[in-house]
Amino acid sequence: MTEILEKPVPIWLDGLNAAQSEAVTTLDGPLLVLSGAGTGKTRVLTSRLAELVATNTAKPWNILAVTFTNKAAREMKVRVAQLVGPMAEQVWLGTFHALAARMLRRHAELVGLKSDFTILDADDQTRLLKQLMAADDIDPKRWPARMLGGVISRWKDRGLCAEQIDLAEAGDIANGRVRQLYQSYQNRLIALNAVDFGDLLLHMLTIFTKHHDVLADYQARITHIMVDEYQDTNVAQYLWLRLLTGNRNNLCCVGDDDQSIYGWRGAEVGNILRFESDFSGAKTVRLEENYRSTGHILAAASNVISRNETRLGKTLYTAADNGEKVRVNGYWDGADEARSISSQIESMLADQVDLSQVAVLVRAGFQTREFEERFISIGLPYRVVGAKFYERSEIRDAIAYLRLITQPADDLAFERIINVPKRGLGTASLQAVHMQARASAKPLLAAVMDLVDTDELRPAARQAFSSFINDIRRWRDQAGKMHHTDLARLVLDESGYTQMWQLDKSPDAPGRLENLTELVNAMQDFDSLQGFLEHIALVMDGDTENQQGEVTLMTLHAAKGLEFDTVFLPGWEEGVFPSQRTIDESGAVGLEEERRLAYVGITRARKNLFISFASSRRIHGQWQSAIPSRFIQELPPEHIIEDLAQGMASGLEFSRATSVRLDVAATNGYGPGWRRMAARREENAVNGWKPDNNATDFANGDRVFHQKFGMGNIRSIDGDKLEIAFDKAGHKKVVAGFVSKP
DNA sequence: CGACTTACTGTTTTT
DNA sequence: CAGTAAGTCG
Repeated sequence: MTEILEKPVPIWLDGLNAAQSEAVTTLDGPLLVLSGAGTGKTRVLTSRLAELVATNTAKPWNILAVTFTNKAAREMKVRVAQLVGPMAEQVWLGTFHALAARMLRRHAELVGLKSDFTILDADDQTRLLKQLMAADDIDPKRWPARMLGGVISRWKDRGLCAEQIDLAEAGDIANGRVRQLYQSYQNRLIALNAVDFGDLLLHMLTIFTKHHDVLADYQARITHIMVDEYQDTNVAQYLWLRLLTGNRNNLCCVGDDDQSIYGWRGAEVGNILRFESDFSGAKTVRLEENYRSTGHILAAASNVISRNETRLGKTLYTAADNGEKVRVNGYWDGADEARSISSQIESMLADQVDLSQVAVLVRAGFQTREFEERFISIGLPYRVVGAKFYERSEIRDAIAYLRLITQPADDLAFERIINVPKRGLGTASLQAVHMQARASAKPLLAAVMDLVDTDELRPAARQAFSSFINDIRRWRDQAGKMHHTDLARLVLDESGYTQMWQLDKSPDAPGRLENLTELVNAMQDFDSLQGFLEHIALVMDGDTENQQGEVTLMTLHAAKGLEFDTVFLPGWEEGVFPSQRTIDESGAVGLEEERRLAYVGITRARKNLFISFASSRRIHGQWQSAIPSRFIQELPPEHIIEDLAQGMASGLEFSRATSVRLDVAATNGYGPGWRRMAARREENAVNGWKPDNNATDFANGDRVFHQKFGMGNIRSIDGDKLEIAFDKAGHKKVVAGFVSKP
């Protein structure tokens, strides 16, 4: 404190702009910080936390700081520690789920759990539901377990328990039996002493509303709350925050409605849009000065996002130069696009550009493959973000062994590994175990222990089970005596799991063995097996460190919060991006979310931005032609260059192709001209408008014009592809949209 | 019981 | 196309 009096401006306030400074020094009452992309959000968040502590407005242990990702939590922890020292350790800082888990462990018995409950992930959840559906006779073909799991999770996101589900709302999902399924799923979880991600918050809501003393205790302890990425909060998280805030209302939420891209996962943009009316006397601070991107890039982003209706509205500006214009390239097909982008990156390498400052951002995970193949073939170093380490089957198997050792009642772990590696135990033997378990109301492992002393089982199965439980007993015994990394090695070895992969001839077997080694290494960072298991349940991010000299390849979703000097945004085609499925499912609302995704993508770039599309692309093995994304037309012309040199499709061809196609649509009764189209686009999207891509306007022998190849005669028509004999360029296969009748 | 074959079905996924 | 999931045969 004395240090602060001596120095007029403490380091965390130094160099803040007016808006940032206002956000940092407004310590009491509800505060909404609307922070556009690249406006120094993390800086504000950490500085404000430091300010709270330094001014003694709150003790570190009176502050709750919530993030969504472990990465954000970690970063904040480090930066706050730099500002205020070891006191940072005392702050309640973590993800929603980690903090809720911490609280729930303390009060688990209030909802019928034990404090050492297991946290299930989506995969466990699906497997559990499958079992319950089989018992309930719900057709898994008509109603996939994954989908029903999604339905239940969305309810949990909204803070709804099974009893609270409106039967009308459940509708005919699973023949009107979802609510019942939700209920039995919940019962099963309690019996397993397990929770899923949604439960972490939902159980806390139950506890807070039913046990006022518990809530009062937290309210007394926590005087100030800060929330990062508020636009991504769901209803349950909102309620949780509201209850904890109490009537103190010292709640500071930081977020950007324009970057809300998780609506499909239950996030409620409404939370941020409603903040001012939700919390009376709320103050709103807008951070609008962007420190990341050049003028052209920022202008492109602003223009695109301005088309959204539902937004609070911000105007980003920058003191930086305009920089390079945004490049928009058109390509023949996906391979062409990948080839061109790869060689552009390759040439950057020659200019000593650090490839870790280059990213290719795609709409969906499968789109990375085309680039990977190309990168491999030209030897360009890259890394794909998203292949989740802890979701790989070998890792999950290994963890299941450890889970079963620490949690004998973990039936899901038991089922996962009972016959992995093969122990000759099939459906018949397992059915007997299940029957015994149900009859005696014991976990599967305990049921096996009962059965091996009887003659219920075939001798072979009896033998296999018997040796399995002996292994488990022995390992559990060892668990207390040896370091958990040694235990893991021992278990993998003695179970025959390692050997199983060593004997496996498939090409990915060596990689899996490597992953297992990596898993054991990762365990060293934890002081107990328990701690490690908690970590993998909640901290699903593997090694995200950006190595020097590697191009980053990832989805737009995964890129949120990151920045790169150079960004490539390929695949900007109708149906791909914006995704047809989102539009079909969520109409205009979905389209706005897609547009926010475009905004997120554009604003990842610091200096160079390349947006591209291909006129035909193979999707699910089927060639499909596409028109450029509507988002391309939303880019301000004065800030972009339609690059003639890069692609086979020139800028002229691009506009020609677009207008040809839109005219085709117009003749189908969708209104003339693309400007009017733009006005109708949302509506059309909702109605499932699809561009007419067939070559129906053409016939064999037609005289046609192509921008690049000139005049020619159509030789044959294959769907949307035309084979044309050009006067000068010879025989070529082209896409119908790129030619016109003269 | 397990290896093999055939049919189906495809986003995004902070925890 | 490619990965999975269920179905069939030895």
